[in-house]
Amino acid sequence: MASNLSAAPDFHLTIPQSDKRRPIFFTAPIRQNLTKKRLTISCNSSRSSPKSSRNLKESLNPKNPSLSDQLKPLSATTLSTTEDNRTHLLSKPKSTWVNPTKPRKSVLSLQRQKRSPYSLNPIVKELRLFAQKLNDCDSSNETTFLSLLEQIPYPLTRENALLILNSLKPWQKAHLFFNWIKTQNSFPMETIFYNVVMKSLRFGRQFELIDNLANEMVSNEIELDNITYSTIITCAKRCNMFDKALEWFERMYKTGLMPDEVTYSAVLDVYAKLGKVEEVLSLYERGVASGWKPDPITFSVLAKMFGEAGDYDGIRFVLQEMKSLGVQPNLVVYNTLLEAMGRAGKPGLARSLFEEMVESGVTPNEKSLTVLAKIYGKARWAKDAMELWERMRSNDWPMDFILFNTLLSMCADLGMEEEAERLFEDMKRSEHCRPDSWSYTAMLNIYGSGGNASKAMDLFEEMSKLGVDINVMGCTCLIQCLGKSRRIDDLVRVFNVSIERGVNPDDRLCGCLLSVVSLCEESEDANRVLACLQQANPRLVALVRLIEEEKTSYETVKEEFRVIVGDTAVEARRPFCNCLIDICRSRNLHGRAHELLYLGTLYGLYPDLHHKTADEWSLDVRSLSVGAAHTALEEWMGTLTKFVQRNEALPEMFSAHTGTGTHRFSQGLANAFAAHVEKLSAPFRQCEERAGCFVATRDDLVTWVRSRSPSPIIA
DNA sequence: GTAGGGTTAG
Repeated sequence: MASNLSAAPDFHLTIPQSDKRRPIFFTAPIRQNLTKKRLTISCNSSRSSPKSSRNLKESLNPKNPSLSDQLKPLSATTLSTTEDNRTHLLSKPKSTWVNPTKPRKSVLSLQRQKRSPYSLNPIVKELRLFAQKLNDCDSSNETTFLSLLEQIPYPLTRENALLILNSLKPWQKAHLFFNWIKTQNSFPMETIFYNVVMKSLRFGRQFELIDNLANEMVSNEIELDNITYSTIITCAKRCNMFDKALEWFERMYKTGLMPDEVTYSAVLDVYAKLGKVEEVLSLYERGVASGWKPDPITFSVLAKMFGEAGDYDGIRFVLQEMKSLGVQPNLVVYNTLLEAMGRAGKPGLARSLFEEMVESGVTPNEKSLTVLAKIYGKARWAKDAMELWERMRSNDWPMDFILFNTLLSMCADLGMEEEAERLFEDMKRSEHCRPDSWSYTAMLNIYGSGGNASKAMDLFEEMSKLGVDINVMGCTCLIQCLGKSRRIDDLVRVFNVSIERGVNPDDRLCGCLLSVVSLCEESEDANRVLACLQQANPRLVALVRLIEEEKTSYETVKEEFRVIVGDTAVEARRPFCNCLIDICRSRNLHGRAHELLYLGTLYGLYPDLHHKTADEWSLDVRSLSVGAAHTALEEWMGTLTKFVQRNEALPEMFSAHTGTGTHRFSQGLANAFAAHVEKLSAPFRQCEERAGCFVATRDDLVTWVRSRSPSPIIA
């Protein structure tokens, strides 16, 4: 074992023994694991594929272990207790102690690959014109293109060919031209030609062609350099072929070529996109330990990764690292961090970071403002949203289509109707940002949630006139609004027209129709809405008919309910159940309503309804409809009554959470709850300290139960 | 888009 160890190649990814900067990686068990793994890899390395065995370099370096194999022990052992280690890594102060007798092994080249100098070409202008002519020709006709090539006005030198190759788009033309140069045999094909055409192919996401070209380079012994590898890797990444990206990175290591910082950060992004946070951190650490000073692009990759994970500690780590390494965030890093803060649920910190960005002299662009508008809308920070809006106007910050639409959505979230109307008019007047179906959807959302059915219908007519397609969300908003205003004629028409125009009703739209059914007082209206629903979800209509029929057994309802819930999108399951309960209550089928609440609980639709501690039992009805909340309260009171009657131990305090109904869509629950409690004379009072919360003491509740309950109570 | 890496919408 010992002799094997010493014989093992001193590969550049070997963990530096002296580095104390991130102690978690350098404990003895990890090192042993790494070493064991390396031996395994050395034994298996003769198992090379037929293709790679043709590659001299690769087969001559069988002892180079692969990168991911070296990472495996880290993720499989130390990193399996990830939480502890992560905390450790993200919070441990750095030590700069370095053992001078054991120099660090490098995992990347600190020198970025130099580009070969481009010789100045005196006929650039004419060649560009020629390339333009090629770009303009009918791209579907290969023969035309190839015959045009014969008219090249200058000799096909290396420089001339490169210039044209660089100017050709789309990728099909660059690829044709590349293949044509090869047939001309005017000069040897160098790496740069492959690199240029690969970049073009990457725009077309043609990974297979790139993969083939790369293998062709290997076969023809044309050197693959860092530019080649980074292009291959990023193309695979953009095609979501992450395994291929890592495969090529490993092939690079096996040939003994060191990645430079561009390739290295591209691979960091591959691991980041795979959600392999530990591997990214491990690579990052090793890079830094090799003396690499990561640039803003690397930090953007890290920030994006932590943002995706909603990992606030990770975001702090990125900020800390940049500070301690003296890297000033640029616009992209700020934008990525802003979005990450939003995802981590930190709107306040996003706001501070935005101020810091502006103060540091970085002018926000469309993306920064889009991200921030989204955050303020989601957080319902109307005041900040308004201020942002004013600043955008007064500073003349840039606007684009996405920003317009995001601002409209933000207005919809915050009920900012007038501002939305101004924006919408701005869009209509603009040249490049005319309202599209997304913009109309936001406006339908605003008018719909504000109960302005007439304006919403006007928009719908306008869309028909202008030929803007209505989408399923716009249709849902409009139908919800028309239902609340009981404009059933319009509702039916909107539904039918939308279906004709290709809207594919989803479960949310069905839920919306079902909620309208629960609102209909006239059975004729309900039947017309059900006829719409019949087109979209006949089985749901059948369930409504079943539950309305008193003689339907509980078992039958249960089975049908189970099947429907299983077939429904997760986000629409609870709304379905809420509406069904509401329908029962509006038809005085209270027993059925209780059955449905029970079934909803059984199938996990109300996971947080009850909460118990030693001191307090609470009922959280915030995600319930009014009818479902009534039912849940009745159920709870029934249970508590039994407890009181049996003299069982009860906590000091009881609370019911309705929420404050600040959101325009969810008004009324607190009011309805208060009215219901009053009707029952139940001792629940609105809690002053906790908004949207009703509380009752044990003593009051017991007194109340006893006063209502004639059944024998054991004192 | 002028040989390679990172950011924007229910």
